[in-house]
Amino acid sequence: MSITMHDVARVAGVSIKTVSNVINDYPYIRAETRQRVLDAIDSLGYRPNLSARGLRSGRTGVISLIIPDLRNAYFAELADSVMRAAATKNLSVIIEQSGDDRETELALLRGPRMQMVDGILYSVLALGEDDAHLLDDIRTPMVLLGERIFHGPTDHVTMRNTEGARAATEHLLSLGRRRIVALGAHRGEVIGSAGLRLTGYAEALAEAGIPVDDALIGEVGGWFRSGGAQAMKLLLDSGVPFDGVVAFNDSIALGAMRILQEAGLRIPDDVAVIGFDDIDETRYTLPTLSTINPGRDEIARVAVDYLVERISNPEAEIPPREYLAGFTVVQRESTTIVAP
Amino acid sequence: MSITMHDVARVAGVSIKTVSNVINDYPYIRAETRQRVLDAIDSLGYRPNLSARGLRSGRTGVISLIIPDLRNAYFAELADSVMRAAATKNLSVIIEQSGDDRETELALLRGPRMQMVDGILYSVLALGEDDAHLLDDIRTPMVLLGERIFHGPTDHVTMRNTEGARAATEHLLSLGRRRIVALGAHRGEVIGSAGLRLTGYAEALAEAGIPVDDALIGEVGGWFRSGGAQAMKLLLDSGVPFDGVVAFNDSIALGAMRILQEAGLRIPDDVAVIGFDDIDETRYTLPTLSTINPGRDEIARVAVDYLVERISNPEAEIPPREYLAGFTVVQRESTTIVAP
DNA sequence: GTTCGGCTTCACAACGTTGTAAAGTCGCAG
DNA sequence: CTGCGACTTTACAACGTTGTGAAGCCGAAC
Repeated sequence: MSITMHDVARVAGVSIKTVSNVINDYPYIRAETRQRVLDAIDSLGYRPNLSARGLRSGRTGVISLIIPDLRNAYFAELADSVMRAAATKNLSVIIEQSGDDRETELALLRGPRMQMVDGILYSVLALGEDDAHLLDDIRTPMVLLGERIFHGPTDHVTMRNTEGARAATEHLLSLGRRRIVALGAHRGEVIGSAGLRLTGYAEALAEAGIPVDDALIGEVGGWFRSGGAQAMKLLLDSGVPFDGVVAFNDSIALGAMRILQEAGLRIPDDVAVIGFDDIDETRYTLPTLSTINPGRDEIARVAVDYLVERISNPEAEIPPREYLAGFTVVQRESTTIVAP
Repeated sequence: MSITMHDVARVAGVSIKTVSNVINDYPYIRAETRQRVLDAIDSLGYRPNLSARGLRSGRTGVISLIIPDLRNAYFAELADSVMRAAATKNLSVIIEQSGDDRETELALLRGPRMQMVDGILYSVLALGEDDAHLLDDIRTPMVLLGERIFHGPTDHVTMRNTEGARAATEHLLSLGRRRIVALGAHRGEVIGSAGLRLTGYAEALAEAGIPVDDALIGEVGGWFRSGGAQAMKLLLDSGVPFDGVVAFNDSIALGAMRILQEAGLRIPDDVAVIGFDDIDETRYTLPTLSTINPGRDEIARVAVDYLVERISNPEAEIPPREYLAGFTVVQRESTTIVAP
């Protein structure tokens, strides 16, 4: 039914191994033979069976990207970056959504699907330090994205969370803001993104000699618009005064901005707002949103590079690596005071 | 190195075929034997080699979703819906980005990757009617999403573009708006989404006895925020008066809203705006954006169902099917006049 | 007590590819 | 003209799974 190497070999008048050699760029082939094979491939429309190749060679050319949810703009853009980086290495990407759910993450990691991929890019969310041992028996090369929750034998690529949040906070301080809200905290969390960013926020305040006011720290469970909106509502209702907001991601910032504007507060005049992630839409909101660009392309590129390295040298006992991408403060209207 | 059926068979004291039978739920197995095999699988941590299974059975359990760009919220949400629908059928999804580029779309369709998937969900953008023959020799089951550009042997699942645009326009008309802008037209296009939506817009105006004014039709190349912003700028500069905007997708609408607000126009008081697609963020903008919900989940579900049907009955010559999902008008603040 | 049919298990041969190792060809140095 | 090495091609055996078909077992029907 389907066209195989045997067909090509027959048409070209060579053995199947020669066809295989041509396809795999084996150097010692007569130019004329190579051409005959290529012609046969063309005229028959032959395409290699990747299952067979995968079976024989142990490589499928597919990597898996595990993220919580594609509807979250940050992860959609991350997926985009990863796919572009993977494309340059001739890899396809299977995206799996964990929904930020512990059981789902575990099921994905241990499921048979992981058997079919050469490597895993795993954006950890729901698993914690205590679960590190669960990854021990996973033999597929893996690179963790986002916060290092495990200290396993895997590479780890992420952004400078603490420094980024610190820079964001310093940016607001430089505008003269002193009552700065942190939006997106997770009560009790220290080692995840929320914890690290909160640390950066506190560091910046400390350096400026401003005490951290618990009333200015807004919890947001899921980092979506709705969470930002809800937290901001609570804050406004509480009556606590503030003149700046550091949101731990852009979605939270946008949700909060919406509530601020509804309440008649001007951005940035009354409240300056800065987000995190530099997702595309921050360029088009009103006002446009200042944010921290976390170096997503760089993260994706390095992560794929690390993975490819481990995939192509399965023997080489490469020690776990850590890579921290650079970030930049992107100033837009939400923190730019226009002289009247 | 890796654990195979042979290992399981040895531990369980049965033949590999029996192990295979257990895994594939073959009914005639003694309960005690089945249990012994399951125990062996468990204790060894055996997971089937999907490449081998794919080679032997011709099925990989993976489908491919070809979309232009994941950074576009509509497609990210579509991908999410497709992945959820696929998960219920135990299928993994490889996402390929075509970048709305003809050559890339062709390369993807003909590339070796397509050899490895059981089916293709193809969101056509760059290929046109004239390219229909290019799909003739693609044997993999395929379902087209979005506008039917080909009249090939494939199924086709889409929304009611014309009716949706018509309903959106009628919605603005019902608010008493008479000078309604259409944003997102593609000059000369008739059969794509842009053409169909423009037709719906024109139909609604005709029914209301309003002539179509060319000056109110805004071209937008790529349907992104930037395009909507740019087109709206041109429109404002032209000085043409208008009191409503039907944008052909939400991104365009949001870009346009941003420019309208910058220009000091109130939404919806001065200009009512309605979009298309009901992407998540329309719920959190200021004002929230009225839009057409295109039934994305329904589209994804039906598309995957069609694909699965064709995958599981490769012989059955199922005639090409057409499915039009239902849509709803979602009224939000951008078209809701609040009594003063 | 023989036959039949349902249950249970298994040996064997694929699926399409690539790694191994070896056989052949050829030109050139010895 | 022999031997050597570089080039060129090939046969064969995997890789791990499932489809085919057949064998063995057992109780029920004749």
